Amino acid sequence: MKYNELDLYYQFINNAVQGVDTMKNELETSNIKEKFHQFGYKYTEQRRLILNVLLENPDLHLSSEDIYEYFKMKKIDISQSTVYRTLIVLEKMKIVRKVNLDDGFTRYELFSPDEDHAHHHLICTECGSITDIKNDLLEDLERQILDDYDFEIKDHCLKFFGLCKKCRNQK
Amino acid sequence: MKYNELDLYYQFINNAVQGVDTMKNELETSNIKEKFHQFGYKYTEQRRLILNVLLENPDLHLSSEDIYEYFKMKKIDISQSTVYRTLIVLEKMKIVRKVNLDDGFTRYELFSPDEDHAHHHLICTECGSITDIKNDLLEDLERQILDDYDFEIKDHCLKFFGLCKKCRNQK
DNA sequence: ACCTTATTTTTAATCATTTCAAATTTTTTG
DNA sequence: CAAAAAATTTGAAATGATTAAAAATAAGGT
Repeated sequence: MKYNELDLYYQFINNAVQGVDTMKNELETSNIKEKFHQFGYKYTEQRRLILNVLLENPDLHLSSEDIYEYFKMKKIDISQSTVYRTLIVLEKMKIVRKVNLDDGFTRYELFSPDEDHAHHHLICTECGSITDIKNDLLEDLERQILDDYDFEIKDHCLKFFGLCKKCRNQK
Repeated sequence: MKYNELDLYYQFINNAVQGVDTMKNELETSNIKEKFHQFGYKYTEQRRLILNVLLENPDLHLSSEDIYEYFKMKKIDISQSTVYRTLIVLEKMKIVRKVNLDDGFTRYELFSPDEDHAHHHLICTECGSITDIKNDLLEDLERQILDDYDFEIKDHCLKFFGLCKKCRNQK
């Protein structure tokens, strides 16, 4: 297993140290259990652990592999396929959303209920840092596309590649 | 080998029938050969054939697999690895550009020298059709990101998912 | 507690892509 | 033009992320 050049993994380790023991975020444990049941899923210990890592690291864009490696480091036994399948379950429950950061991994981020569309990402090609952009700013463009192409937009995906503040200053 | 649900392959077959015998586009044969040499590459028959398929189908977003299957159908012997490696060569020569249409394949499109940034794509989630959007319309947003985040944008990737004209009318 | 059903685990399979060694072709050079 | 050097192609095997399958285990309802 190789980590990508983005060093996301180490960023992750440093941030997620207490990732499995607390439960913050607007979702509370009882609600979560109920939410699983609403979708016809069981709220298992593995799913709780995986969801917690995600909730504890809202700024990271973790891959299945990242999460699996984290548990391995923590000596918590969860199989790879469970992580994969749980992420799919969480996606169906609209708790997480897939993000493609063009690094060969399927990554996930928490789904913010206040955004109807996916938010954008700034990807630094130098250090690999990822920054979320919350404001949409695409309404005009989307209206124009409906007018010009008769295309009804349901969702979008916008990534910017370039140099982040830090890397610009180091030049 | 399975084709994706987008049916790009059949679209491709229907469009590319004379894909290997003619040479149009602004690049002429002699120029192309020279361009390969400028980059230190040899202009082989296989590379000529592959490039021609791309030039003949400027509106398709072909994968390595698509091109390989096309040759197979045409009884032209070119190995899969040659197609893969040639596409990488063509990318380095800035003749094609990678496009990720989120269907699990690495696809390529002709690089238009008149566009400094990648153009956008409309992806119909119903029929899988892909439409290129040539106008950029992102300048304002990019200026704002430079101001707000101190992020220097080099390139971008914008995809819209939704319903195309045809599929909208069929509802 | 028991029974049904979903979930986890482990292992093996898949699928796109890459790599490798050997064979072939292209370009260079004598 | 022929031979050597270098790049390319080939076909097969390897890789790496992801998925599937069967057996073992755990949840939730009665």
